[in-house]
Amino acid sequence: MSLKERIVHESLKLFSLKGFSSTSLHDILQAAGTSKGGFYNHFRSKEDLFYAVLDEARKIWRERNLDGLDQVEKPVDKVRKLLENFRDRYLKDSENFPGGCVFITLSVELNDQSPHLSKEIDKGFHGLKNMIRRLLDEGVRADELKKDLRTGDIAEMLFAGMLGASVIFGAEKSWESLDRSMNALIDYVEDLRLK
Amino acid sequence: MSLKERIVHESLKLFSLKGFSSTSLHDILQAAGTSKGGFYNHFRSKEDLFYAVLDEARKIWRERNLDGLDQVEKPVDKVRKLLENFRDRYLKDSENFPGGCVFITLSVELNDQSPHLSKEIDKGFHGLKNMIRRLLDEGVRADELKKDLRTGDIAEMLFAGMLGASVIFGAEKSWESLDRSMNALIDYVEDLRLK
DNA sequence: AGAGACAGACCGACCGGTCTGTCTCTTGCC
DNA sequence: GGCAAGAGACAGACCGGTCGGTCTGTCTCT
Repeated sequence: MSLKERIVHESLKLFSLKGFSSTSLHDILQAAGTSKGGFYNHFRSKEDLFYAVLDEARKIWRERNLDGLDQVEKPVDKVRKLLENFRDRYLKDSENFPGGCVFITLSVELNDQSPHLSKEIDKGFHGLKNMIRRLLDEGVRADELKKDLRTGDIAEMLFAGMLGASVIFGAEKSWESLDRSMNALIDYVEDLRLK
Repeated sequence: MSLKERIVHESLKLFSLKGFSSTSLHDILQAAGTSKGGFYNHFRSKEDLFYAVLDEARKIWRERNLDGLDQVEKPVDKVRKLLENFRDRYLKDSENFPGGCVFITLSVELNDQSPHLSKEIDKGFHGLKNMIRRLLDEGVRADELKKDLRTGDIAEMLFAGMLGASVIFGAEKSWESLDRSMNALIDYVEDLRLK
């Protein structure tokens, strides 16, 4: 792994633990085993690193959460699979996200502090929310789900549940609450099916 | 309002916006219209202020969220009222929490950074979670809710939904997503009733 | 010999915290 | 009532440490 990749990798872990502004260059240099010279040879600034880390985090997010989704046919099964991936393959990845979902850490920290940075993160939030809603709508159209569902509200709630589970997981670092709330969420989706 | 109260009040707002460590003494002094001397005359340290702000935040939390709960009889109605209070009376209080729920901001920021501070916050999380579960259990015993519910999982999910809605609200500063997800959560609780 | 990769001294800005000085308001003595 | 003495409230200069960022020097590889 090149120095640049090592810096991004270690920064991702540190950001998920402490956030962006509370992670000092010194922390990063120490974790990556390099110095100012090594860092600024690859990045123009700390903010430049932010975008590189964000790209890497998005890549990992997709790898973990979208895995196997295209092998599932029914839209509703896709939603279920997404929730399961989120629970089993994403949040429990303590190699890349020892502090829990890095997007939440960064969003909460930066929202009122560096709006231009946090907007980048919130984009992804909207993307996921819309994806869930689209799948639900497809499920309704395909007669898999009850007809009169307010899919927008439900997508919003599922997304909120995922975020909340992440926050709790970050706080407790235990899988129990995570499994419980995600399972209840999955049960909820199952109950939406047309029986 | 005394200077001490003013400092706590302004700090609460700033903490909800930027968190603890990213809010500098300078920010606080400027918002409260005072100086170092004025501050350290009332507080031993910034951490001392943290606890004072936390106490105040808890007081406001109870005022907003528990209001009217004792005037409702049925346990399930209490859960519903709690969710409504959280949506209408708590999160929309932009006077005290312009950046959204301060507990979340602080918990996310401090969890891996100042564990001794974040533990104080997580206590409240557990309290709320247990309260919801207790109400659900009472609802089951009183034949208001279906018999075979996994109340622990459901409480966990409701709590996660509340947290997630707060995170989204903090990010978007719009009532739409908040109302949608909280309404879906309330509908969910209604569907648990024994019909 | 030249270029890219990296180490580390150095810079100004800002951090939380201390300390001294000033101003005001209460208290006790005549 | 008049007034000195003391105490609490606050302002702001100042301190050591840390921040992100720059710059120079060195070492290696072409």
